[in-house]
Amino acid sequence: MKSPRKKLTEEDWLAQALKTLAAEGVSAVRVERLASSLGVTKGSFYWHFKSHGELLARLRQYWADEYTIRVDSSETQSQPDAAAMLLWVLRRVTLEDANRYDPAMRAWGLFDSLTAEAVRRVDETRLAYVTDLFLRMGFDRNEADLRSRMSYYYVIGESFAGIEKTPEDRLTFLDLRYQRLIDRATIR
Amino acid sequence: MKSPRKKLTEEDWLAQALKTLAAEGVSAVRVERLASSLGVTKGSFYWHFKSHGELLARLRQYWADEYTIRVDSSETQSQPDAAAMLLWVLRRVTLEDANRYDPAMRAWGLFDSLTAEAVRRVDETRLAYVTDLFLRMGFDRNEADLRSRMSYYYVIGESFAGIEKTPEDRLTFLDLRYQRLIDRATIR
DNA sequence: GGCGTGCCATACAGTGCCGTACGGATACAG
DNA sequence: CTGTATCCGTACGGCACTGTATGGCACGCC
Repeated sequence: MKSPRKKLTEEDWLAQALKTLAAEGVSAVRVERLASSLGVTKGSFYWHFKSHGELLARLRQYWADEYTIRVDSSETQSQPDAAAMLLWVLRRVTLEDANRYDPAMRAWGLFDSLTAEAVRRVDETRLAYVTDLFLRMGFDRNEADLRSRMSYYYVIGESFAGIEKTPEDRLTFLDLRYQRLIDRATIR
Repeated sequence: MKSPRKKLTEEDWLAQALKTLAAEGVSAVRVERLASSLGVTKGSFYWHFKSHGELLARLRQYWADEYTIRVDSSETQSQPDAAAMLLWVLRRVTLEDANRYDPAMRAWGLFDSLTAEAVRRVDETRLAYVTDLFLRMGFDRNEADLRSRMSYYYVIGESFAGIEKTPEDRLTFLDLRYQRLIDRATIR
């Protein structure tokens, strides 16, 4: 990575760390590699960060801040009702390549309790949002819990096991899946 | 790990490696750590294996052999019909703590193409099995594909994001989910 | 124009790990 | 008893990485 020879900020390091995390996993997020990628030496790193551990701690927070709040962005409010919002959100997370960060964080969180806690909180926030959509569709608490999990866990599973499928395939399946998720033929 | 002071076999190393992989990730599967866990030194390791890379290659195969074939075990054949088999399989993978190996393999496979390929083949085999169950229930190809993915991806997602839930909770949700999966009220 | 402060380079110590070379022990065959 | 194959210990070289110490350079401020 050629450097524009500009002074680096803490966020430059975090962005590069997140990029490396997504591409090669947390084991590749190392001081000297990031420095090399940014065109500097680790002398720079240890001025911005106290230690390697502090970088990882900031990285967890950096990801959580970046990818939790945005779910409730203004665009979702433009949808007519809860069902349309659900479809909009599902389409978004199905296509969005930016959620390539999610699997990397989950892989990291499998063996790092602090990361697991960060991921857990993000999942809780997102799941609560989707559950609320189903509640607003008129489903009761149990149904909303079930269906939001059926919505969310599928996305996670697909991100790990559905890599071979093209975005078009995923969208086709999504429409069918959406019909099953909002269907109320067999309730009660 | 106390050693029974018995000579080690290649499988002893693989078992310990898989155990370590599941507990701490592939970055903890290292020659000297495994040796220490087994109560020997790495002099032993390099007699059984050519290199660290060969251990990882064998480990991938070891996992694939262990956890793909068993899906088609004799017990499933004792179920009366395809729907009962599905429920039986879902209950099994929901409770089985042994599929703690799966997330570790997926986390590894995210950044290792050889492992990704091994996991992909296992997924393909399992998914084909579940799809066949839905076909035998009378669903057409599209429906069977959709519903098998809804079955399988949920399990994967739950293994990453549903850790906080107790086995009882998971079983309760499973029964409800099972009803949705085999329901045919809205088809055609 | 001197000067301090922010940002980075360089050099070095320390550690964990891989891989190799070789030597030692144990069991078993003849 | 002697030799041989199997299995493991020990010692060493080399590398990649963390963290520290210290020096240098540019820029803004009076």
